[in-house]
Amino acid sequence: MKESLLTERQKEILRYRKQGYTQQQIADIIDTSKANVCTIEKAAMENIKKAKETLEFLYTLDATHLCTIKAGSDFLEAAKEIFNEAEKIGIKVRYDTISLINRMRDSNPERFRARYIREDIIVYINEDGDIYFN
Amino acid sequence: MKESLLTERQKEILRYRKQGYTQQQIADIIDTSKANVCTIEKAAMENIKKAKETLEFLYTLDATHLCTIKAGSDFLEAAKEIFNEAEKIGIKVRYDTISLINRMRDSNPERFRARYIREDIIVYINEDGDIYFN
DNA sequence: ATAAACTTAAACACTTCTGCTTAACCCATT
DNA sequence: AATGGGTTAAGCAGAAGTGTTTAAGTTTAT
Repeated sequence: MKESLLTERQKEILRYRKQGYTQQQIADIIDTSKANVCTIEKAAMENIKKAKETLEFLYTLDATHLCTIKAGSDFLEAAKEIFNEAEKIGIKVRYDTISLINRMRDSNPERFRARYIREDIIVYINEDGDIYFN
Repeated sequence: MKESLLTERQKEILRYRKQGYTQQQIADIIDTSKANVCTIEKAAMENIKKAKETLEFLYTLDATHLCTIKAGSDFLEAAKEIFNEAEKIGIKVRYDTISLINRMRDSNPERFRARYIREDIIVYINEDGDIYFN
């Protein structure tokens, strides 16, 4: 059993990239094609995404569904809704409006367009008032 | 490409477990053997561990090696060493002694025995003074 | 418009993971 | 000593991931 999702090859390439090498330069160093470097880098990033989503799932295991933000809402509305729903079930949200919106955006930047939400977002809350998005 | 490391089967079992069911009860519900439930649960936990280690690697990509804590040290010594080494390279550690020790223990509980460290721990620091362990 | 950097797709051999069964085992409680 | 909860190991078929190549396609900057 490997200890990380990333293979040695993938880590190697991420390290070189971090150092600023281009895919072509890396291809020369490790003696393969740049297409291959690209593929491996892409696989690495997919693995990183998977890892994040796996841990997200763990959070939602602890948490309960709070509400679902409908596509098309703007995020101030969304934040308001979250605070309301949390109040209904008697839990105090651990974030102020600004941090909440930041967390929302960080959790899945592609789902935002300016201040609008493009896809439904499922919102979870745990006993401590931590909020998670899916 | 799956979006999470965990399969549906694995998530299903983690959910039931969270609700307090025994492996036997789950086996009955999903119509399989308890040995199988055990195996799947174990696989799920290994996947979660992998996910954590994958993200740990990302942190260490940003960070530089600070020092290695030798097996056998106690953790007050370890904390002192970390502060010293960080000072040498002119970075202020973002944690006080207590939080640092907590983070150290949380990062890999099996490596601790009372206040002693059982295996070498590689310590990384980034520009912001965040500390990571391996 | 040219070149450099990067992405994509199809195909391939190989390796690893997944869920499952069976059968045995450990460790508390009773 | 029996019961209930949990773990382990070997083995298997099917699914999914890995690194490669080749060849064609974008993007981006000069």
